[in-house]
Amino acid sequence: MIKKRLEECLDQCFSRGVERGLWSETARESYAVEVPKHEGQGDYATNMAMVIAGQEKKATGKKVNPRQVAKQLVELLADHGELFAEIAVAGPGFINFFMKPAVWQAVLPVVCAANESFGLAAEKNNKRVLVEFVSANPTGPLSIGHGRQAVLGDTVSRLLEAAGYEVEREYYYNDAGRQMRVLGESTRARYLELLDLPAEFPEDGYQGEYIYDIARELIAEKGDSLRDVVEVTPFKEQAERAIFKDINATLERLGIHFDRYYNEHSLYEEGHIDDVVAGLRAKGLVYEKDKAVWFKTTEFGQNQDRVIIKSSGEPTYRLPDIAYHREKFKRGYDWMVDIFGADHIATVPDVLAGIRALGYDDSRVTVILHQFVTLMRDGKQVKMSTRKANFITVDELLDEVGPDVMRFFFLMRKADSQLEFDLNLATEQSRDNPVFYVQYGHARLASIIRKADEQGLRAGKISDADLGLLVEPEEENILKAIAAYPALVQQAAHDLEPHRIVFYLQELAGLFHSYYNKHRFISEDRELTMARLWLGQGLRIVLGNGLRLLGMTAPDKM
RNA sequence: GCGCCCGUAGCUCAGCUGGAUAGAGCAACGGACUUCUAAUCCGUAGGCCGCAGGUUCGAAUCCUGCCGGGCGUACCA
Repeated sequence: MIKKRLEECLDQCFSRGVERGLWSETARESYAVEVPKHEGQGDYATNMAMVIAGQEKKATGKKVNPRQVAKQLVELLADHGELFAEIAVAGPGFINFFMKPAVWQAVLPVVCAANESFGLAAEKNNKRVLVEFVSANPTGPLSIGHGRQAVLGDTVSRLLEAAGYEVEREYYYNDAGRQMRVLGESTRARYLELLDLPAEFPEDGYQGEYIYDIARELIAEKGDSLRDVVEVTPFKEQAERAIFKDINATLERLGIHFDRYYNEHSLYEEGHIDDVVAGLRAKGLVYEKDKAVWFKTTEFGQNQDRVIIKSSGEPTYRLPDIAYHREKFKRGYDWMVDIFGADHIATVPDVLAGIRALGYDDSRVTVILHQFVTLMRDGKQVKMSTRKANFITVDELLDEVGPDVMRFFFLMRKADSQLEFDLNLATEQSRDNPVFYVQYGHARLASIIRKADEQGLRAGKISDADLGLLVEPEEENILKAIAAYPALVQQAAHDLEPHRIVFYLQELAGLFHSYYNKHRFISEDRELTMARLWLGQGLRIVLGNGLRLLGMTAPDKM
């Protein structure tokens, strides 16, 4: 919030320089304001002078001294004395800004007044965004990889909501294809097996224990009445119902809810599949070869064309995916975010090409591809396979670590990175676990505030407290960190990067724990106590808001 | 072979649209509980940012090539 004010200042300054003919308009927007890494370089720094000097050199061919430009800028800034304690030109031409302590202290009343809405966008931006994630076909329980995706998708959604978007969460699935047929056959085989009837288990069938559970339910409901049924449908449907129920129960445990489940089937029923093919055909982008229908993806920069309808007459996955995305466009979203596992990378260019071919703007689609999760136990990698069912499910993991730990662990890495999930660390609930570090900070603060309430402190309003007493370096650092929170949320939302919130919370908790061990909140000094209690309140609010933003709990006691 | 992602401290990873002297946690070592929760804190040590070039005032960050790991490269999804 302070940074924004500084940026506005600098923008004005820039304009005034243009008016006076000191430099030209071209350098606007391309300079940066950032927090320097090292102490002594101020609270903020800008490379503005160097950027201007570079631009001027390019435009006029004459050498311009960045430090000279910096000095001119500083002169133009002179009348903002209420913000700055000191402004210095340093190094090759950086301008370092040292803010007055009162600037930082002033964030506290804002935080306390906003409370749980601190960090949320002040107003809705009237933009609708669709987030598609999980989208696992109902062939078995959610695996760890799905878990990462579920948590990532839900948290991205929460971030976007915090940034003022209207968000819809959607789950796309297919209960028609080959996979589901094999699932039905697997169920039938188990059903017959349990009835002591001859059964042939499909070669590539689903071997998980859960298939037996489904078969048992079927026997409980229908006895052996299905023993001679040739159709696989009743088995498939039973399995689908049971598995979806299971998946939803798992998602529920993680606090994840979808606004819509979109069945691929409806794309066929409503004619969208045929329609897409016709649309592509009309543009001359499909052709027949070897009895299959091909989409000219080479026209969109790919190295080979792709089959969209097999010689058997069945579409490949690409076609419904394209049709589905076209339906999303028709629904009129401003932004569509897809979250896929890295194994789906091949579909992305095809879908985007299809969308562009049909005349839509594919830049409104952002695909987050997350890398795989490697599960580590006792320092060794656990190999997993869905079909053979030797994988750890999200449910099993939740039994061991609970939703808070799981969410945090899945968000600790950026999506691009492979994520190493250390089962020992996550399940031990040891003190090394960073989840507790942050939550403990919140609980500790809540405890202090309880204590203060018991002693009848904290009666007054924040406007009665003398926040000017918060002058310790640790206090100033905490205030700065708090002030940075709203911009961080907006940036993390914009970049779809929840891991930044995770890192921020660890850092903020660290600042607090460190401060706690050095200074006392409650002391003989009544005025100082009041000021520090408000600081504690501000900290508690931000830690709590951050945790909840990640879908976690912020405990008052631990 | 081709495409995408990754390569940063012993391990797991941050590093915002290029910025000043590269960071955190864990592990290692040494300290701190008559004090608001020790699930905490303080200190020490640890680095040719995979390698080689290039772009420029300035590169972990951008470009090219190579090396190593992952995922794709289906008329599977």
